[in-house]
Amino acid sequence: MTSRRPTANFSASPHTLPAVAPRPTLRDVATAAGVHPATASRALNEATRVLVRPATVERVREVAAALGYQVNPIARSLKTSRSETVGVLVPDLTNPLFPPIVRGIEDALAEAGYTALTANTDNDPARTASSFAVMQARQVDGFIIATALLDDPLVHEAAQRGVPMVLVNRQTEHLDASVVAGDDATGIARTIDHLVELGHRDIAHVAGPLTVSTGAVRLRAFRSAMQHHGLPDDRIVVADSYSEAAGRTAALELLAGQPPTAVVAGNDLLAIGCYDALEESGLRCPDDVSVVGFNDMPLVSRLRPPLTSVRVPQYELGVEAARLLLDRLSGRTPTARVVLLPVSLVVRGSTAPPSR
Amino acid sequence: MTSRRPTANFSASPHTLPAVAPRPTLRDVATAAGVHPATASRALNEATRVLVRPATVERVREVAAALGYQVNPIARSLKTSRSETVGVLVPDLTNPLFPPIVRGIEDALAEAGYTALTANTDNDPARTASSFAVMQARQVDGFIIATALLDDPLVHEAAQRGVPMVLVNRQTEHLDASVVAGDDATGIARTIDHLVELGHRDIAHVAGPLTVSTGAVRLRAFRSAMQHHGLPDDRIVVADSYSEAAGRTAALELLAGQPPTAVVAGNDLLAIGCYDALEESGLRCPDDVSVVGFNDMPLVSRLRPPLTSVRVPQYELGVEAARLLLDRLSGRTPTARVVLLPVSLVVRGSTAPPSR
DNA sequence: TTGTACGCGTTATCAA
DNA sequence: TTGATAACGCGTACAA
Repeated sequence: MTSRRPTANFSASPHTLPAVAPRPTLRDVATAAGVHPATASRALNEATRVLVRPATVERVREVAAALGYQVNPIARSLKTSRSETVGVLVPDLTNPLFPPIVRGIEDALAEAGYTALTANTDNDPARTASSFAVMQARQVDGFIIATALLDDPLVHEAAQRGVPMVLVNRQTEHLDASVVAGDDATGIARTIDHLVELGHRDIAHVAGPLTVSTGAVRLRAFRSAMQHHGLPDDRIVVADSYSEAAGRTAALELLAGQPPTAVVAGNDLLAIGCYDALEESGLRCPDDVSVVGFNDMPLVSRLRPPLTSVRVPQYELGVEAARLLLDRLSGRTPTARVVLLPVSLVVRGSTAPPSR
Repeated sequence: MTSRRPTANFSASPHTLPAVAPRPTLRDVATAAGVHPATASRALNEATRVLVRPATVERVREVAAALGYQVNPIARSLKTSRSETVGVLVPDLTNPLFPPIVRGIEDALAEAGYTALTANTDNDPARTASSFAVMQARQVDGFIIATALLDDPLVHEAAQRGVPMVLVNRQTEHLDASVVAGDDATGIARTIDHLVELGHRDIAHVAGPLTVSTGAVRLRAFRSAMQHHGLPDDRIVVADSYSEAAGRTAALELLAGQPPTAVVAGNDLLAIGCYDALEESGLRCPDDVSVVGFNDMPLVSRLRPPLTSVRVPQYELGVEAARLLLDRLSGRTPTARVVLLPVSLVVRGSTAPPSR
């Protein structure tokens, strides 16, 4: 492994496994085309092609194709200090919210010849920082970050340093990076509209953790939507985490007193926790209490009752984030901006007119 | 962007954004430590450290730490023609089966300093081939492939060429690459045991597509388990795809005649399709027909009835696949092998004694 | 135990 | 329009 392959490849013993065919290099192409490597490089490169005589370009390209030449991105990166690679930081790929986003990112990046490096941070600052460092060492051209807590120092610091970066699904308070997210506020507003239309007036909110931007944004949106309808906006319990257990705990607290006729949950898992709490309290959904989730994750349409939820265009979120970053990397649109994608309320069996 | 930063960094105008701090290079470390770059390289490299006087090692490491030096993986790759990078090919990250696997892979790789490059193939040979090529161009050291159709020419060809490769969750017929999978056959056997124990004798199988190895393996296992119990093994319908719709169609076909008392589905989505078909046929689960799924995907415990399913240790599958590949890359265990991880039957409400 | 010298494959710059 | 040359940052035979 330390010595290079012998020049005479065919001299290998017949018992030796066939050596991996050595990839032709730019030199090989140049030699075969009878030009200097620099010329071959220019001929093969989109941007510098204009500098080369068309006939030469043609010849070089033909030879390259014939030899099956592909540029070595490693060597190119060393020279250009760009890698056509993007770091993607996600809390946990296992959380159903993220796979569609990541898929959108990867599809959009691939279309532009870029590759994603993804890492799971578990929302742990140490892991985040270390992944970030590793990716920077690998010369990623930029980052797409879905993990920003409400005030992530890492994000600030990097953004300040001018590291190209796009935030997905979560926001920071200081706007120093572009952000792509679902229009949560409108989603909550439509939810409240729907419930009010059904006749609900006593509506509660099981909020997600406020350290996460979605938790804070949705809570604020709940308050403002309720006020808009002239309804009390103070039936609120904040869950510890986005989990079924936390949702159950929060909902039980809510149901200890006079139960509301409808509960707006911070996300689908919290909504499922509400289902549990209702069942334990001997209440039925939607007969006694309506429940609405957020994110419309897979299989929630299969629950009993099927969960009414706000659908977020996750795949498109990813695509848009990648596009924004690619724009930034290509030098266009250097200023940060916020893109909110429209969400939609999917009405199913968990919401009905109040019985009281 | 084409010109390099001036040597005198501080000469930049005050209005210029602070330049990204230039990463210190091995030279910088060597100079600061008063040694030759080669010595610094040896001191910093695990394998060559023994060649350097301990005191020197110490000094170099301290200086490196002080300067915040990190090796440039690009330059290293160019030299070593390894990239500490692994290509991961997955059909669709959006399919709940795969995120845990990918997460396992990434965690295990990260522990060894490796990074994953993932791509979605949608089981499209063209996309697969192109992703494969792109990754090879990026000098990945090996592949973890979760997409192998039963007889994927790409896999064969690459394996023959000696490309390090591990297959996850699916198998090929010719064993020229290592394979990590759940022990599906035992899972099916335990399922049949469970149903027989409940008193079922008329058990049918809604098989997944036979072009995919899991479909074929589980079907074979079904047959053999039924034979083992001396029961008829010919109540079988093959679904077109692993989807709810295909499951429904297949199950309807099954229910057209005398319905079985239990259905073993090729995976959870097919099982959900069976739920649909039963409901349409006016049959109840588990009262009239028991149903068992496979994979135990998220939220199936929340269905009505909660689905009995075979749990596959997906995360561990990923971890094991990564370990196998890393072993291979480090030169150990060059021979291909098959690792089957134990699965477990999770009994829930969709199985009960037969009423007939 | 350390230094010397070179090359991995590419592209930027300068000269012709 | 093309060629010559150097350099990106590192690892490693070889020499000392």
